[in-house]
Amino acid sequence: MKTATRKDEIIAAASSLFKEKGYSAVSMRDIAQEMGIKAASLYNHISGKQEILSTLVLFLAKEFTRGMHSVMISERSPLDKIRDIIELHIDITVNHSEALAALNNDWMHLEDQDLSDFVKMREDYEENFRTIVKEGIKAGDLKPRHPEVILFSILSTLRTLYLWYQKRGKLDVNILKKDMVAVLLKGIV
Amino acid sequence: MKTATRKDEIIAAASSLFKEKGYSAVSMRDIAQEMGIKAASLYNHISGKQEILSTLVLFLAKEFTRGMHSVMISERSPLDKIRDIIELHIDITVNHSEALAALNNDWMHLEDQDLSDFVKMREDYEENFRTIVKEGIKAGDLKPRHPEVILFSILSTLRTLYLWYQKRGKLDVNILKKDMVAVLLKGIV
DNA sequence: GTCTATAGGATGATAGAC
DNA sequence: GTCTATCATCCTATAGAC
Repeated sequence: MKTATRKDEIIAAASSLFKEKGYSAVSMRDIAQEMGIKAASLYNHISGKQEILSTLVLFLAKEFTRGMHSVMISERSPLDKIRDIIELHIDITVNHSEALAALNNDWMHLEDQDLSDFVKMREDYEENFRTIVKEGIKAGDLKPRHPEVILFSILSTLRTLYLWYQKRGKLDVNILKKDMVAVLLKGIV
Repeated sequence: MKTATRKDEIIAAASSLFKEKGYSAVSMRDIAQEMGIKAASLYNHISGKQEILSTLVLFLAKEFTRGMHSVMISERSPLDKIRDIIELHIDITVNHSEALAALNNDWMHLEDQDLSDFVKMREDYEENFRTIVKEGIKAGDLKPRHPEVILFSILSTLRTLYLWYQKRGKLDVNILKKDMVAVLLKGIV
């Protein structure tokens, strides 16, 4: 069990505030106050506000990239790959629900290399997902609908799951996975 | 044909910038620059930054409230009501795609009465939708899945449609409606 | 209706004492 | 590792000239 460093605590406090108000509306003083210290003290552990954001966002982006890579190299059917991606999102949401707001809403405030690294990872992720959807349609696993509509409707649901997960109070993860997979794949009618 | 007032132009310019960077990261100077004037000149037409946000967000919230009211008082089946709601979101997205970012991401920066008015409208909207879903399940129109999962998966897709609508370059609205309804209701498998 | 000038306060970050 | 003090800059908003 690794002990949380002071830097980890700062990032946790910041994540929570970013989720509430967004990166730009949260000041270093806000983050410090949340931890019971003064803003100047934060700079002993991090180089600045930007480092908090990039640590947070790039960590999660790499988690998704890593997960997608595992799915892509597996020998499973397109349909099973989609099931795996849904479960990947649910797992990350359950483990990092506070930090996902910044990933979704504040990535554009990254700078320079961090910004381009993030955009690349995000584009690659979507492209991999798109490929799986197209393979699924070609194989006859999926209905022959516009791939973009399928991709978007699944991904937008998964990306905003963090907003809803906490509000509904910690459903059992396995039940959530089962219901979510069913609704997204088989519809509601 | 009503001519756009200077206030309308300010709100349009601000919407576009809010979509790009979020309310808090956009300054009055940014909005003025977008219009080719100085920040101080904005105050001849609006009382402040807050008024821009509240005009924008409350206008859209009322559009959704009005649309939901029409659906609720109709005599249509629960399933047809859900179809109507999907079309309502698509219509508003097509007509106000720039402004929807603020509705989704910046409403928490509203103040006092505007904030509580907004939260009330949003809660009522979700509650009406939830009622329709439950009626649909009871009537046997919808599969007997957890209503919250159904509600969330449809609503999260519809709420983020604005992010995707412009990127994919103006699909024909009627095709979009048909495909979206099919994917959300009947699934992809 | 737009401008310049500026008030009054918040912000990110640094220096140096303890 | 945290503090106080402070700097330079940016912010929203106002006053008053044109």
